[in-house]
Amino acid sequence: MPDLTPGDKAAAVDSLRSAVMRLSRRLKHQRVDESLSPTEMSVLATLARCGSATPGELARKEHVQPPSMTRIVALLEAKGLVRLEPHPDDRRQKVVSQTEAAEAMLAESRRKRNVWLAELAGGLDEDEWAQLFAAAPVLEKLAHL
Amino acid sequence: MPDLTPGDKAAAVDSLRSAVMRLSRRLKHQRVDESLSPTEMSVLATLARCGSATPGELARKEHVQPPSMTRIVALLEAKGLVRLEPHPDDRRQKVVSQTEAAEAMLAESRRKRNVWLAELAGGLDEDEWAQLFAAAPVLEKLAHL
DNA sequence: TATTGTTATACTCTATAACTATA
DNA sequence: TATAGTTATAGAGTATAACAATA
Repeated sequence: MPDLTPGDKAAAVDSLRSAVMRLSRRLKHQRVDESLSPTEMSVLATLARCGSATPGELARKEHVQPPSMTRIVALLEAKGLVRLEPHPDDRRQKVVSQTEAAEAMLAESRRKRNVWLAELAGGLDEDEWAQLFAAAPVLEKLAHL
Repeated sequence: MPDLTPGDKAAAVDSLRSAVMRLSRRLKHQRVDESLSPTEMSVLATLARCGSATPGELARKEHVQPPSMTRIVALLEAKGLVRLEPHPDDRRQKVVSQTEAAEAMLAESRRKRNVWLAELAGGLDEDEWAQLFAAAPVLEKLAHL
């Protein structure tokens, strides 16, 4: 595999940008739980990975402003999916963690997602799946850079 | 490369979903032209590929509802980026096509995007770029399925 | 009667600015 | 004085419902 030229890279980013915007719009509709927005789902997934975090940390990780995260956390708390506790060392901060209900919901989401996955997989061959599989961590990294 | 298991595929989709949602949020902020929304850019890119299309066709391609496309096309027309003409065979329909200004704007966007690309590339190595390059067409296909 | 596109309206999500409490 | 989080408000983008014109 030769090195990619700047032109190749620009073309890849063009393609990526267009695909990401379209896919994100479709994901909004094909969400597995109608009562949860994509960002709410993403916050729960982050908490499942990290265990717990402060609202500020979550805002930085999800690339939203603090007031937006305040609202998202409040909605999740109202749905019984997260718990808020005082921070042990700093009384300004709070600690957000997922509830048992969130874990159960995520498990159910995963089951439902597999149904959508089966449909989607019908349109891709094994090579295409392999490429997607290989690129997923890179996309994750890109989203975090 | 052995065949991917259903579990591998589910994991890839989980990862993909999370990355796409985060990236789409960042792309909204790092847009190259402040006066154009991501969907407006996507419509122009579609017109650049397809030549011309009716509002209904554009709505289906972009996965938005017809009233939303009406608004988007009106905004693009007000900015002088698209032209609306009567449909030759059906007087209910209209034909949307890009103007010369849109072509110039897309060229300028591409130039600006390369700046952002250069920053982004700093965080990825050649292997990661190669994976992204290989996966971009698959993502495009996925977005269109 | 069905379809294309539009108008009017409301909703969801996010941002900015100003504020409170704590460090 | 700086930082974490909240409240209040506004804006962008999209959807649904009702409507007009044409097939």
